[in-house]
Amino acid sequence: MPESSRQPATAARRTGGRSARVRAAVLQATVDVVLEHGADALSIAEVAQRAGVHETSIYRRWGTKAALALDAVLDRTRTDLPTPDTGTLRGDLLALLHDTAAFVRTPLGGLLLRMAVQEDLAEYEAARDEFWTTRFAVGAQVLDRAESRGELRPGVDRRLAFEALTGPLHTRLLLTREPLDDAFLEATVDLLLTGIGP
Amino acid sequence: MPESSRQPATAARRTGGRSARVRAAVLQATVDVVLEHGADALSIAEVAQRAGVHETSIYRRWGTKAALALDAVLDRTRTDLPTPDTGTLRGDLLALLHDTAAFVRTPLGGLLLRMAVQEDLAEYEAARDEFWTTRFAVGAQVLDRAESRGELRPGVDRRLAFEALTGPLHTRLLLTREPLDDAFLEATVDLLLTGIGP
DNA sequence: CCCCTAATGCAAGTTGACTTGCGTTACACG
DNA sequence: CGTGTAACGCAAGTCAACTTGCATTAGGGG
Repeated sequence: MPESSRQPATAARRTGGRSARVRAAVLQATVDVVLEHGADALSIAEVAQRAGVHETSIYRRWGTKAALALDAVLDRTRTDLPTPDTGTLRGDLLALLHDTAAFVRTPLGGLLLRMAVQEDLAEYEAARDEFWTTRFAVGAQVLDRAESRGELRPGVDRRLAFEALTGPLHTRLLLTREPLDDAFLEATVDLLLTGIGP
Repeated sequence: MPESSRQPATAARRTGGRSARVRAAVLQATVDVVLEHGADALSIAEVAQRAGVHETSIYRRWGTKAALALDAVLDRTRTDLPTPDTGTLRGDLLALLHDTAAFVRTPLGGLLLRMAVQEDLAEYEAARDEFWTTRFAVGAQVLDRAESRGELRPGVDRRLAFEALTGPLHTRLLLTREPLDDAFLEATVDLLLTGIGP
C-alpha cells in the first residue's frame, strides 16, 4: 500500500501557531521568574503556571530545568552588538571591554555565562559557537581597522587577541570574583597593547 | 547557679577521633564517586553507603550536595605548587601555564573550576581566596625575579599580569571550549610578553 | 474543508535531595 | 575515670524534578 500511506520523509514539525505561543510564553515566564527570585529558585511548576501551560509540556520540550533556563536566556541574548569605532585601537578595545563588562553585569548576562560554564549538552554546542563567532567577528573587525592604520603589529592572531582582551575579565568575574572597575578594564587594555616586556 | 553551669564561651567543637574519621571517609567516598560516575551523578545515598555513614550525618555537616562536592575537591587540591625557575621570564611563564593547563585537564581540577564558578556560598569565600592567593604568590615571585634580571617593564601589576597569563586559558576551557594545545599556550605567553602594538 | 498526527492537557507515580525529632554513642574536659 | 554534650544513627516525612500512559486539541498538508 504505497499509495495510501504516504508520509513525509521528515516527520513534519509544527513550529507555528500554538507551539510558537507556548514556547514564547514559557520562555517569557522563565526569564521573569529568574529575574524575580534568582536562578536557583527557578521552579518548573511556577513557570508552567505563569505561562498558562502544563508542566508536562515544558518537560517534553526542554527536558531539564537547566536546558530551559539556558534556552530562555539565550533567546533574550540573541541581539547584534555594535562595533565600536573611536578612531584608535585603544579606544575601540576599551569600548569593547566596557560593553562586555556591562553585559556580564546584567542579571541575564551574568546568568548566561554561569550557565554556559555548567551546561555540557551537545544540543547547545551550536548556540555556543554562534554566540562566540559573532563576538569574535566584532573583535576581528576592530583589529583589521587598527592594522590598516598601522596600530597593530602584523600577524597578530585575531582570536587569541580577543581572548586575551576578555580573558582577565572572565577570570575575575567567574573565578577570583574581584571587582570589575574601570581602572581594571583600562589596565587590561594597556597590558594587551604593550605587553609586560621592557 | 553560676557555679554549676560553666560552659565554654565557644561551644567546643569536636574535631578529632570519630568526627575526623567520618569526614575523611565521606570526602574520600565523594571523590571516588565523582571520578567514577561524574559530578552530575553524585548521589548522597551512595556516598553515605560507601563511607559507612548515615545520610543524615552528611546533610548535617555539609548541608547540600554542592557544598560537599566542593569541599571534597578542595581538600584534595590543597597542595603546594612548585615555582618554576628556568632562568628566563618566557620559560617561567610557559612552565606556569603548562602546569595550570595540566591541572585543569585533571578530572578533579576541571571539576574544581566548574564548581567554583557555580558556588556562591560565603562559606567558601575564604577557601577561594586562599586558593588564588597561593597562585598569585607564585606568579609574583616569577615576575620579581624577571624584573631583577631586567626582563620586565617596571611597574607591571603582578596580579593583572597573572590574570592576563591564565585568562585566555580559563576562557577557552570554560566558555568557548576550544582546545588547549601547546601552540595556544606558547602564543598566549608571547602575546603577554610583547603585546599587540607595533 | 477534511483528516492525520504533532503537540498539549491531565493524572498518577518514581526518584532523590533535604528536613526533623528523638534516642544513642563516644569525644573532650575536668 | 566519670560526665556533659557534640556528633552520629535511625525513622519518617516533605518537596520538587522528572517520567509515563492515555485522552484531547489544533496545525498544516492534501
